[in-house]
Amino acid sequence: MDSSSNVVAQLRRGVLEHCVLALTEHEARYAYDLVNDLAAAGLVASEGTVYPLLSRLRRDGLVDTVWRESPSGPPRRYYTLTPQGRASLEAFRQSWRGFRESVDHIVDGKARS
Amino acid sequence: MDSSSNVVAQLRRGVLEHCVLALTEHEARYAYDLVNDLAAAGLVASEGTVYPLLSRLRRDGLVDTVWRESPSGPPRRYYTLTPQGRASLEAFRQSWRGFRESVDHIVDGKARS
DNA sequence: GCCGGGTACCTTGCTACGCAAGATACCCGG
DNA sequence: CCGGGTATCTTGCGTAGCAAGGTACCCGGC
Repeated sequence: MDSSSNVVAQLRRGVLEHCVLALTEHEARYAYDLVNDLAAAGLVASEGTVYPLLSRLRRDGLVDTVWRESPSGPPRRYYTLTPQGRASLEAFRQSWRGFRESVDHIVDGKARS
Repeated sequence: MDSSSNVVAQLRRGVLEHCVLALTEHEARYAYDLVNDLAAAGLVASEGTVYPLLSRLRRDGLVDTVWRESPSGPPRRYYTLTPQGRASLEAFRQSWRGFRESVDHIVDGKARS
């Protein structure tokens, strides 16, 4: 019943998900903007990935949203972390380190005790 | 046509795949054994993940296989890297570094210039 | 006036992955 | 002869990522 094992299991899946949470940690962000950041980092290919992801986060109560006017263009939906989202992000930070080190270890050929 | 971009795109998907390649780099391995290593590293949950993965690798010409007797139990199918598999692993090592740093950067809140 | 392109939202349909569960079979010891 | 460890592989489910398409706002150029 290692509570972190589930997180690790989802890690391969949910890296992107938690990157989004991290990006919204300190300020409200909107999707189009997030896509640009994630694309610049090479982590995402298209909007078709991010919008459904944000819907899931909202459905699961990890983010809240508000509509705001845009200075130029249609209104934007801004995303902010809920306490639950914050907790999830914190758990991810722990799991990510373990995951990263496992992959480093294996890929660098230091496995096989 | 950045040839590495495709690898990065598949990275979220294929971490496990390339971990398997890395594990077979220096010696022939069999699936049951690989599952144990990967499970110990927290990277995989069950055999149902690894066997189809190995089939894919074989189908795509990244590994070769041979059957060998087991000292105790049914015969084992051993996997070894092909030159193509070796190249794929090498490409992954590059991509993994970039990916890892992107995630680190975002998760540690150093994004948003 | 309208038309194209940037901004911004979201959905649909496809492919494929990870996993739990189950099937099969070898070998050994009790 | 039967259960458990070793070892292979398959089936079926849920769901993620992506390309592509759809809608609509706003602005500047023609």
